Amino acid sequence: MAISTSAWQTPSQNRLLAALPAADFARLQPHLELVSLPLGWAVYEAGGTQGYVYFPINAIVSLLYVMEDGSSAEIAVSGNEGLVGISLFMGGETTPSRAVVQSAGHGYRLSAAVLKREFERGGDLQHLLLRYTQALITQMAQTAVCNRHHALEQQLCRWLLLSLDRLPANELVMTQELIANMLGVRREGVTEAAGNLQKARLINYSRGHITVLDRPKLEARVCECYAVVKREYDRLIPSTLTL
Amino acid sequence: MAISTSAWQTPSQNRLLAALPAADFARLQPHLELVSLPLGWAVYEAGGTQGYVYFPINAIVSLLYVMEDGSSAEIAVSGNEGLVGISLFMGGETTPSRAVVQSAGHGYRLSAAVLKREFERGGDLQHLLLRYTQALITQMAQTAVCNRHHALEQQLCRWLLLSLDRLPANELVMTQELIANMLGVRREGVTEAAGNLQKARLINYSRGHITVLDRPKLEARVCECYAVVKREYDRLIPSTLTL
DNA sequence: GGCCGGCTGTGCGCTAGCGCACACAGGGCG
DNA sequence: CGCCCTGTGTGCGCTAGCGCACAGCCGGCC
Repeated sequence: MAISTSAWQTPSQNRLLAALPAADFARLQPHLELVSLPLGWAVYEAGGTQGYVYFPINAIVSLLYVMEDGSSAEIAVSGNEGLVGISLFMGGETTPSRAVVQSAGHGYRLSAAVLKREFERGGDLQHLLLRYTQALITQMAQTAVCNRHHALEQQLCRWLLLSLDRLPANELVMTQELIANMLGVRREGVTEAAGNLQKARLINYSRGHITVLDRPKLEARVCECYAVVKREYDRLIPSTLTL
Repeated sequence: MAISTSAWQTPSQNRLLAALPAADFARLQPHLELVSLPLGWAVYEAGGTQGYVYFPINAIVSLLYVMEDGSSAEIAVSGNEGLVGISLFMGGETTPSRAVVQSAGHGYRLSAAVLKREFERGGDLQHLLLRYTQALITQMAQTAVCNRHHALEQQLCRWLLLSLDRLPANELVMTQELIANMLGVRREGVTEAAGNLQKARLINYSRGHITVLDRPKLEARVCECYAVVKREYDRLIPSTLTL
């Protein structure tokens, strides 16, 4: 719980960086810069070009699409298991979505030029980034399915679990208003669903601080989407995280 | 309208194959086999391995996720603008989704081994496939957004337009029941929405045959999701289709 | 020509989630 | 200490879409 407060931070706290063979990592290391990812910061804007990719280590970044009328919906979430900015190596340079820091923390950034150069070498780094991208695709696909078929409470469970998997603690700092924006639902809907979870003693909610009390029960209540996504990440990304 | 009935079929009717530089295409050509894609055929199953990728030329293939309770939802659609089987070069080999032929036709298939070999060369072919993948990602993202926020009728319009863009004619052979399965909604809901479009003389519907009468008006009624996706495909994939 | 089966239209009652309005509560700051 | 601002709880009426049941209807096939 208190491990990461001001402890040292190393690139290997990111699952992708940790999974790189030593030689690849060595080439990257001199270019990795530790940066702070403050709450609400837009890592990139829809349609904008990015100078860097970011490898979060204890922050959460949401990919979301903002509609013409201003309402939004989360497409996927990234954290210490991945990176933010896949369009740089996918070749599109930009995407119609937006990436916003949703839980503050730190990450390592890498300039687009270095990333592309390394990606073009092919080999392990390229393969790893592409497998990560495929896992991200699965997450987006399940988001679509979940949005279509599952009840708000189940979606909230999925969202909580996905977020927690990307954080060192079992606490989340996030208002219901923000969660509602992410899920693309009403704030009151989140209040109600969270209230149910609280009554059932699965979580504790207080003015922007969510603590998960009973993770197993939470996993029992979530829809299948969570497991599908998690399984895909575990299958595609080696989890040699140094704990 | 009658052009493609039994006219010759060439790989260049697929936008990806058409966009390949001559040298790359020449290496692929001896391995391309024209195959028929019959209605309802599962190009691949969820979690199954695939021996081939498919480049449709006049068929439509839906990527969908089938839930534990049997209901389903479409994640994305592929046709002559792309290929079916990205997980082969993305490195995951399989995906949790299923690909089903939704409008019969033909396509060229390429063995997984050849595809991977060519992909690993890097260069134009790799870049093209990755840009296609990024466009597909955008489509999935918009599907998620659309599922969350837009009314059934708008989603139907989006679905019709996306499908038509991938077919040579302005007619679609598809029952309302099937469309409902794709969209993950009730059949009666599709009946109602399609009825409205028919009353407004935008389409004509008759026992599994949909004809679009007024495409501009259809485009006026669709939600923004369609345009976002189309723009991304046009931006990322050169459209040097030989017509 | 008549039957039958697949496709489409219609009419319920039901529920989840929306939009709005407002009441309450905790906690930081003067 | 009391104020205000941000976050949370609650109570409406409203609508889209669901689940179910059943009624037409076209077209093919015996």
